[in-house]
Amino acid sequence: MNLKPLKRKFFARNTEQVARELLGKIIVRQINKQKIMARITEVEMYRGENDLACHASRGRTPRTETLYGEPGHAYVYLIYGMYYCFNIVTEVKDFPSAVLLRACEPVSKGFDELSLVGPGRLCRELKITKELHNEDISKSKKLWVADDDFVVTKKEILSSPRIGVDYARHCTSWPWRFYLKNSKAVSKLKTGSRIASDSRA
DNA sequence: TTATCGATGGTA
DNA sequence: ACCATCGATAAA
Repeated sequence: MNLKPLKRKFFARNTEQVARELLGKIIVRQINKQKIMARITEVEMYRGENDLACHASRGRTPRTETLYGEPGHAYVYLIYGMYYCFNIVTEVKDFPSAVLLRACEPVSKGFDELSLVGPGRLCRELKITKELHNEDISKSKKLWVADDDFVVTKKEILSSPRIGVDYARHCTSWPWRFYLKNSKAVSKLKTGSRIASDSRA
C-alpha cells in the first residue's frame, strides 16, 4: 500500500476534478505512530462565493479564511454544536473552494462497515477535530490523503445534488455530490432508497 | 417504512 | 436564528 501523501499540486486544480479523483483514495489519520486508514467513497464540492451552499457565499470572515488560503489545507468546522466536518481546500489562494469528505469505507480493522458514513461520523471515528483546522495535509504527520494507486473509472462515479443544503436556492440542485456506485458506504437520504437523481451517470 | 425532534455551540 | 448532522423515538 502506497501511503505517501498527495502533494499540494493535486489539490491546486479544478474542484470538481479534485473531488472526483479523491474517490478511492485513502485518508490516513496518524495518532502517535498508530495509523487509522479509510477509503473515500463520497464527497461534495463547494465552490466560490456564488455557490450559496458554500460558507464563503457570505464573504471572507474569520471562519472562512482557510477556504481562501492555500490548497491542500484542512477546513474543519463544528456543525450543530456537536459534530465536525472535514474539507480539503482546493484551487488557488484567494478563491474559496473545497471538497467535503462525507463517507469512507474502513481499511483499518475494528470499524463497522457503515461507521464512517456521514461527515459527522467520519470525523468522530477518525478523531478529526478543530485541532486539525487549517492543517497542511500535504505535509502533516497527523492527517493526509494517500493515493494507494487505487483505480476508479469514470463509470464507477455517480453524482447527485448535495445533501442538507435546501436553503441554497438555485444552487440546491447542482450535482456536486460524487460517490462510488459500487460502495455500500455512501449516505442515504431516505431509508432503503438512494435519492432520485442518483441515477445520472 | 417515513417523520419529527432534541442535543449543543459557533457564527453572523 | 440559523446550521454541509446524528440517533432516538413516534407514527402509520
